Amino acid sequence: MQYNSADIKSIISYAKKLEGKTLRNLCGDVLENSYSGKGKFGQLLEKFYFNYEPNSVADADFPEVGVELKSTPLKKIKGDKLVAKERLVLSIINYFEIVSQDFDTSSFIKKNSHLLLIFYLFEKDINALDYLIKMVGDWKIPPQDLIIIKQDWERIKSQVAKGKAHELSEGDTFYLGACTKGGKGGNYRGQPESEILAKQRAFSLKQGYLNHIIAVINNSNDDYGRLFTNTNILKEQSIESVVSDRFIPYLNMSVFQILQKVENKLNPNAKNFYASLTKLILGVQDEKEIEEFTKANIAIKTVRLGDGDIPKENISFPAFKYDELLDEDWDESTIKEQFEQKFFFVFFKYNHQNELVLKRVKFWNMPYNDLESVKMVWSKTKELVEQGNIVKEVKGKKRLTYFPSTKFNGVAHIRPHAQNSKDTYPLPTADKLTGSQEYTKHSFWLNNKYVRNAIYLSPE
DNA sequence: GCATGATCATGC
DNA sequence: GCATGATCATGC
Repeated sequence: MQYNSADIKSIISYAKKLEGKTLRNLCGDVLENSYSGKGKFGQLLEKFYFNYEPNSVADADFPEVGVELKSTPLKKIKGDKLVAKERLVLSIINYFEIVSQDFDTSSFIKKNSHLLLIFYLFEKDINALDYLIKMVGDWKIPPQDLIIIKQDWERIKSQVAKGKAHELSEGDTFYLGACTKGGKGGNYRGQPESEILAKQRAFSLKQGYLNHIIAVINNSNDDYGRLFTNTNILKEQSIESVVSDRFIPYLNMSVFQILQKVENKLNPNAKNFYASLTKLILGVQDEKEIEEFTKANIAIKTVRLGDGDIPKENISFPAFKYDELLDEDWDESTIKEQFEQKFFFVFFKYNHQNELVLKRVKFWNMPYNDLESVKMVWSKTKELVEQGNIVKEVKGKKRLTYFPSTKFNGVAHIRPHAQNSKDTYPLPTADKLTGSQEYTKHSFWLNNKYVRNAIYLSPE
């Protein structure tokens, strides 16, 4: 044994030797064929570097010191910056056990409160033995985050206790998510208060939270502005209600009046005007990110309401790539991720002077049944792309498509989202009618009437 | 007036 | 140069 498994310092210094190396560098050509798939790197690491058999017991991986070993991929984004490639998946949620547990003594806390994190750079089509290990971090959940994670855990527990384990969603919570886990078509389990089978889920740290951990490890976390200098308030109140309370003094004020009140000269024509205004009201400096929002992967959406409280526009999402659509399963899809996340909506409405007036703010995430409707839009679109069955009719400059429109179901639809009609992505199957190998970029949109009925008008 | 296709503006 | 959030334009 090259480290003392009863001594935390020994474990960490042994782990630190991984930095800048690959497993092949350190362990040589091992019997790598014994493992495969997504968890391969982690299994190789445990067996050949730390010399213990990969397991799925309830105890932490180093039980004597209560440390859990986790490896997780990084990816490069613009400017060669390294960020988390995905959420960090922790232990499976046992629906039967969680309902009778207390957070402080829960199996979640026992296993996951102290993590030894191994970050490696993921590269497609490369053997897991050759991933470059970039960072090793020792992470204990800090008290101010633990308060929020506890609220998240309680929320997951109460859903299960209500017999709604099958309706759990990652968007329900802030830092700690309940993510699906287990293969194509999903892995289903029973739950204590309902006959309905629920997808197997695991606790996970949101991608945004993991990026925060990375920033702390690298001492580069000064781009954040915090909502709470003192998180004790969260012992009595949810984040949602604290944030909503901060908007109360500004409700029914016009944008102009709000700017006067916060004594700021933001340019109302700037693209990020509403995002900046939101930060000002929340007391976060304009150039900083809202720490709690970033860590929780919360997307801010501002909506302008017209007559009848109907949003002036549908809400767009990023354009999707046609080939990616075919590659992905629903549970791992970009589209599901985008619709499942938590949103913070800021609603403005035009008054008689044609000024925008702040009417309401709301945290929201899509209910399970509606996410199923988005899935139907997704499968229909995927089917059409697969068949090359996109263009219905060419009418002068306009082309009508078979893509699901606003009438397909009440939730979401597909529309163009491009610079112009010549701004395209390649098609995996050439279009039957036009023979074209590429097509104008399209994206998913949330129907404006759905936004009114399901979000703006719905009670807290 | 609404649904749907097309495009703009900004920032990285 | 492109991704993204936002908005315009047209025809039924």
